[in-house]
Amino acid sequence: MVYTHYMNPKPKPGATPIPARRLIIPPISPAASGPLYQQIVDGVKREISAGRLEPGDALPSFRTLAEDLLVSLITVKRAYEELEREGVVFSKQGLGTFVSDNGLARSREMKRDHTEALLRDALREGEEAGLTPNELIALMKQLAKEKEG
Amino acid sequence: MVYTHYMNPKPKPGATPIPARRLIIPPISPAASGPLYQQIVDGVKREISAGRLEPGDALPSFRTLAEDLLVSLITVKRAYEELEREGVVFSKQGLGTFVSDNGLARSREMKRDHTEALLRDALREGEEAGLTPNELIALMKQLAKEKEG
DNA sequence: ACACTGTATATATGGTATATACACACTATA
DNA sequence: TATAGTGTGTATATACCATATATACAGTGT
Repeated sequence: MVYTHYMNPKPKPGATPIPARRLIIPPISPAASGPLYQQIVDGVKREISAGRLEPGDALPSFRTLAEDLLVSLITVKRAYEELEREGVVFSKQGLGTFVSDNGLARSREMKRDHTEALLRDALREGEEAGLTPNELIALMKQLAKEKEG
Repeated sequence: MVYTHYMNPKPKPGATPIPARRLIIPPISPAASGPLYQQIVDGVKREISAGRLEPGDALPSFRTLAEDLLVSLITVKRAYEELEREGVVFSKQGLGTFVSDNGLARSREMKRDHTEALLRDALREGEEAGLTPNELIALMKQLAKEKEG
């Protein structure tokens, strides 16, 4: 696990310094499947979906996250650009990058769509492997149980 | 759909010419997800899993398949190499490429493993989307039903 | 010799990741 | 109220690797 932190963008004047929250982004690795920037995109979406990053919150700066994840600044930029295209975050030069108002909804919608796509793929692939839909559902229940325990 | 054909490698002498069987390989497209050679790999595995290609059968030649799919000979070669690494087929220079004895078993095993991996991904992604395992199973049943009808 | 098979080398293109230099926004302070 | 400083995001040029290709080469059977 790699832990990164970020500060709120505009601390109220006079208020005690806002303690750095922790943004958990899972193991970023060139060995893992998918490009580095995509792993960052997915990680940020997960933090938002889980509610650990709320609309209006600042994401870590390009440089901070790049240092923490041991990747280049450009790679973080690319990830944030992708998130911006998807309407999950927005960037302001000189200020930072922030979660959009509808960032939570978008993240969850996209994850739900992705889930459905994965299930469709599994149905097709399972059928080609000679498994019936019922066998597939049974397999899924088993995997779910394993995950719980 | 793109249809390709192949001839049996060694027609019995004097026998009537063996009618070309049809090897159905699904739409190979640069637009589809995944590299062209991977789409060919998956297509061949599906033909084998479905029993339309049996152990000992000859696959289409590099050039034949390349022409039919409108890709280069090298791309077909790469796909066949991948299949050979996986033990699904084997190639003999000057002769052709053939389905291995255990090609059917291997294809199905790999597809089954892939199916399981997809289900695991769906479970994780669904959880992050805020879906419970039960909701996921219900979604899966629904998708299966849609696929039937 | 011929017509088929697979093989090998060199090349082009695009995606991914990088280093370096640039531009904007806030803030402390002279 | 200027202005230097330190943080932010931005843009350009470069390196590397995966993917796909054209062309020429080598083996097999008739």
